[in-house]
Amino acid sequence: MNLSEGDSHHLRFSIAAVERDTGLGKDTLRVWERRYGFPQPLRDSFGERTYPLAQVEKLRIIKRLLDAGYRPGAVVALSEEQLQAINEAMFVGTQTPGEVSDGTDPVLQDAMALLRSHKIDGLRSHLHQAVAGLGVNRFVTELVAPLNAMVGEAWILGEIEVFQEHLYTECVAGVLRHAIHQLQSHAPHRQPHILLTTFPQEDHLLGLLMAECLLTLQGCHCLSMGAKTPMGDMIKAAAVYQTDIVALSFSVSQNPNHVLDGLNELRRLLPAHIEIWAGGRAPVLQRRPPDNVLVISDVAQIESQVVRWRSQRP
Amino acid sequence: MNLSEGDSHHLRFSIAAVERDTGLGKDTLRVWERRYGFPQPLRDSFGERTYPLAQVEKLRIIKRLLDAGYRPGAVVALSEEQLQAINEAMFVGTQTPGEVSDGTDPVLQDAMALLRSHKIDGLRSHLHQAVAGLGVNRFVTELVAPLNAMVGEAWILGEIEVFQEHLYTECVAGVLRHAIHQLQSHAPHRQPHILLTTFPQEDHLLGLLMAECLLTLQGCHCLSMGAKTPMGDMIKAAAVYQTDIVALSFSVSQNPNHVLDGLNELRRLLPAHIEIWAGGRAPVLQRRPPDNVLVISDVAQIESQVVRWRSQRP
DNA sequence: TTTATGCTATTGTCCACGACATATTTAGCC
DNA sequence: GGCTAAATATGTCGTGGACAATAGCATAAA
Repeated sequence: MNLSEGDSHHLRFSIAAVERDTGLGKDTLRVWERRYGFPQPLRDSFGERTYPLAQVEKLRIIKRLLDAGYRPGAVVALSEEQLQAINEAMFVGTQTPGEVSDGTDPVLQDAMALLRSHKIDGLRSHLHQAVAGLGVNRFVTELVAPLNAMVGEAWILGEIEVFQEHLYTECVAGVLRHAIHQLQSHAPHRQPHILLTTFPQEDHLLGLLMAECLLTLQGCHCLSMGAKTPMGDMIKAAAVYQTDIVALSFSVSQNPNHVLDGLNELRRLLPAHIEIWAGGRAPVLQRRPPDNVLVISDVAQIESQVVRWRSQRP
Repeated sequence: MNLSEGDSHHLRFSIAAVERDTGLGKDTLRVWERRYGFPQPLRDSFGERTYPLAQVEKLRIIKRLLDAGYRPGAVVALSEEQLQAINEAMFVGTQTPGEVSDGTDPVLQDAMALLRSHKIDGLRSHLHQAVAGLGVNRFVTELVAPLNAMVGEAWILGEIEVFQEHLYTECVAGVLRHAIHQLQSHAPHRQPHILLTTFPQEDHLLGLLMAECLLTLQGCHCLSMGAKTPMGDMIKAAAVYQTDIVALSFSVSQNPNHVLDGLNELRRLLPAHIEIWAGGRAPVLQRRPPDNVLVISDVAQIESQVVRWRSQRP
């Protein structure tokens, strides 16, 4: 049934596979088909939907536009050319957000070049060298953060393979963990106590590791639970470890409603004196920030927020 | 316990929240209600299901039993007491596996005690100390491997919470990664080149890290892609990085057929000169070992297999 | 006793379509 | 223009039915 996971053989995907690959729910996929006429999957011999690769890729582009604020009715029924045109217009639009880096930083360029040319060992030592040279703070904010964005973009544009993205993630994660370990053995542990994790749907750990790095640098006592913690266990852990802050990370592709529902639920179940910090690139955090949750839109804010927290608790 | 009217008023969960917290799909929850009469959620004013906390917790216990091999028809309709009885019966059954360690090693006992008493920092330094004292090889084979088994068993029995298992995993992973990093900077990289990863369904990384540790100790050139690599990308990566061996890890709860199908598929698509090593606790690997795939039933075999490989390739 | 084979019950996931709460846009008005 | 109210758009939930994949079991063969 769900044999076609992405093999280059048949290039057909079941609705569950498409949900996994695009982040669009099964219900949503079916209702779009009903309302907008797209996607229009073929049917296998059992009458079940099978999505050709082309439609899945188109759905990916659409998902990206939705994340950027477009509405389904405006983009789902468009042709591939029209989508591509919007995509490029948007790319131009987001190219100059006036952020720190425009991608011309040679250290960034070198890292990307190493990744593209499959020199993972070179990338690893390059990054280790950068930690030593820049210091942890600048390494995370000025190198890893923009590099993540560049890799993500290159992946969207199909310039790098999935396996390169995997290797990149492992490589950066290793360097970050090493930095955290170094910091832990040196810096004294002080307040606040911070619990770091992600919701059960969220796989990506890099954002969490970046946060842990910067928080540990500030002398915070960090406890990382890894990804995919059930909410009930976050609450139990927060109680047992007398946590002051629960920090969560959300990647771009997260379902907006799940993010908001989850955060509201967590806020309801967690004692009021425990703060919730939500970071990551999920657009919904900016667009509709939930009440009583601190949204960290940029890793650089972490430092000032720690200062703020400490000034509020004597 | 605290299931008074006032409490239960606040502790109601939507079907989406239950899916998130238990990992049971919406369709599954509805069909269980239809077939087995449990769960039996209340309805809110819009006619939508609202699950009381008690039912969510019971669902969690059931999920644990399912992961341990029980089938829904046998446990979903049972009462809380009956579930508890099964839990304890299961304990008696698995008490005498006659394995390497009977759990009396004081280092193991100390580690478990630290985990149980929520002393994660203590556990971390305990483990770091153990690496230094035992050496990497004995640390992995004699401490981490049996400790994993003990934690897994304690989790099945409900003696430790999910969040403790998460924290344990993070903690051990950190120590292992640190050890790998140390080894990488000292030992020279030689053949074989090994690619480490898991299939897309597999989340657990600990087995992979243990393998990477021991392989790096043998001077192998390891490249870890993290978990959940699509098969097509394994093949591309193996080609690009001129891999000699692809090493995969499988945890207990993996679907046996998916494991076998995946391994056969991979064997077909990979050039014959690249070996496939499959390790982990998935029982199917022992019961029906696939052709032309090397099954590593115990981490201790890794060393001799590396020796064997090197003796075959001059 | 063990190993293969076919039968049966179980179980998760899919399908269709309708309903509706909520978010967003548009229209109307000061 | 700024603000409220109606209209529209959109995701999720509900019901019930269907069925392929899986596991359990019994029977036959080695």
